Amino acid sequence: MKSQIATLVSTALEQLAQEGLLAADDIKTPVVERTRDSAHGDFATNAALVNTKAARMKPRGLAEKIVAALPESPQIAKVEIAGPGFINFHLTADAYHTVVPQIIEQAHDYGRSALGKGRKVQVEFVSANPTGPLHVGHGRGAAYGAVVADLLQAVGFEVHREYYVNDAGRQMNILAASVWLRYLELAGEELAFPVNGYKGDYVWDIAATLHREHADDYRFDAETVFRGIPADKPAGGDKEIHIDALIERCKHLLGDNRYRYVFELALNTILDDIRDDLEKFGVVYEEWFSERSLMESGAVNKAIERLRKAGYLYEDKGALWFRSTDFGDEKDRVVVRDNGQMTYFASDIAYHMDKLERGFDRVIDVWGADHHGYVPRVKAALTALGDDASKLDVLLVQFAILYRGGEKLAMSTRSGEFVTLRQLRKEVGRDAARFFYVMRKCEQHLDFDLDLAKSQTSDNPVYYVQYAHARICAVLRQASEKNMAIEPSQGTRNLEHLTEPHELALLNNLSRYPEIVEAAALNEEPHQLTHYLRDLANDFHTYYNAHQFLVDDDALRDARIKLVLATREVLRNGLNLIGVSAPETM
RNA sequence: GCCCUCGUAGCUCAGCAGGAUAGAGCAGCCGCCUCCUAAGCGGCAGGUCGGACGUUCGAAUCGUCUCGAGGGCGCCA
Repeated sequence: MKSQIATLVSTALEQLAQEGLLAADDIKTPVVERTRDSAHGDFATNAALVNTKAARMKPRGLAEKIVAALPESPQIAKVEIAGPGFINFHLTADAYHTVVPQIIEQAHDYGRSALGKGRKVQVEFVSANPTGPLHVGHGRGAAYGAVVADLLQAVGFEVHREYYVNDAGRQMNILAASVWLRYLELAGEELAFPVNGYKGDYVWDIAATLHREHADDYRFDAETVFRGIPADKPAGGDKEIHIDALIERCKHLLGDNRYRYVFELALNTILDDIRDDLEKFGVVYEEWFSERSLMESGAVNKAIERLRKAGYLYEDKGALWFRSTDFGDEKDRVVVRDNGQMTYFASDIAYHMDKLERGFDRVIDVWGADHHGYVPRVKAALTALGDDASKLDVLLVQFAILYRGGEKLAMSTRSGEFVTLRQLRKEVGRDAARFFYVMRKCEQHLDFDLDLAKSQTSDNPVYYVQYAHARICAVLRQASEKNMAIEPSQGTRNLEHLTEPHELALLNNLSRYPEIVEAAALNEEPHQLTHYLRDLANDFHTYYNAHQFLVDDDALRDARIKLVLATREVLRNGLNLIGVSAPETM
């Protein structure tokens, strides 16, 4: 409807240009938008305001000319000029009604479109290090990324969801060493666990598995393990040096095969846990992409070679640097450390190069906001490689702060005292968690009120929207109990009976849905959808309270049932897009 | 110090490719169940859109400055 009106307006402008009233090359594209106030009709355009200069006329005068030049349309009942020169369009009742059969016919496809023309988009999100369970911060990235991906898919992009598994870095070695040390403790050794080691309970669990399956096969006495190792922080040493030495000792004592085994056991256990966690959260991926595979395939070396050939690498203090300042970064960055190890950044360059080589038209990374300083260097690397960095879009997600009883929940990753995503799901449920996580735009800090998320009242937006859906289902059940036909008539038949203001408001809102999905997808803003759903649910609840649906008048009842069926469809589609269930009873 | 994000009603937030009297939900006050789920609905009250200057027919929206909150500035990931 919106685009139809836009076409009418631009036709009128073109005609005025032909008549010489407007300077053709000066015409500005007007905005056609929904009016905020129904007194202003259904749609409005600022065509006259925007083109006063091109016409050298006052806005209202130009508006009159535009209105006179508008082609006829059966959908439009009235056109008015208002305010400083807005042109307001009032739709016919019939134009309102057509949305109902459209929704019923398109069913779960209503709101979907082919806007993306099948272009390939990759969405990479969560990608948390597999060194422990996901916490509530990851949860927001998971919910947000999943909805953005689903939205893009809904508007016709071919979406590839991907989790980048950091299975190659130093952190993984620290994890493996941590598991082994816990194993030694389980086997009866007494030792001082390193400050920098992973201390969560899950480390004990993995160690227990190792101990159960291999008894003392991996055991060495504590003295052998710690002999000659530089002191840890509590003993006045450096915790980094201490843990690195322990890793080397661990590799040395266990040998390649056994070390590899511990490493893999830890990695796989945690990865399985993460995968299971996300799946239960309704988040699934097309691909889990291994960082190690980039190392093993030589992709990282290839990327470094390309940068070297392009002349953007230099050596300094024994390390290899990338001259990212050539591309606007604040300082140059190390890609190979003086100890010969690749930095995380090196594999990230290779990874992003690989993404573009795979032929995605667009690549979206969802990162925690604390990584924002990282964006310029990755873009710099892509530009240096001769790739189009504008294909990469990094969406930064702020932290979620949990509140319980009005109090902020203290969380520190250091001590291992963080609320996991699993705990959150268990406490508030998947639906509430998914909804709350995407209620705010991503760059906004999120205050997550656990009590509200659990409350079964209208204060809770999740229940509010779901309840609207359940209520409709209840109405339909009532209808069949009363032996009323819930198989509605075809097309727009009987819909002329929908004349109440509440009905028109609901119809109008239903017709907005495709525009909302489109805007939410293109702007990567799921919150637009949650706001819309709340609004739609409100229209429905208001209507429900004001009018009886299952009336004796057959034609009116038929019309209302159709309207309510259409509403249910849109509620269901919208909830589905944000990964929230649409219950039939509550 | 430099960079990024955010300052809108008591609280949590929409609105921001400039547009018609700034919106919602909580919380507060007042009403509504002989009627399809009151997990609901209606009404009232509540704002110098952090501040200043500028751009223009018009600024919460754009620009500069300023104040305040958070985050980032490793041969960590």
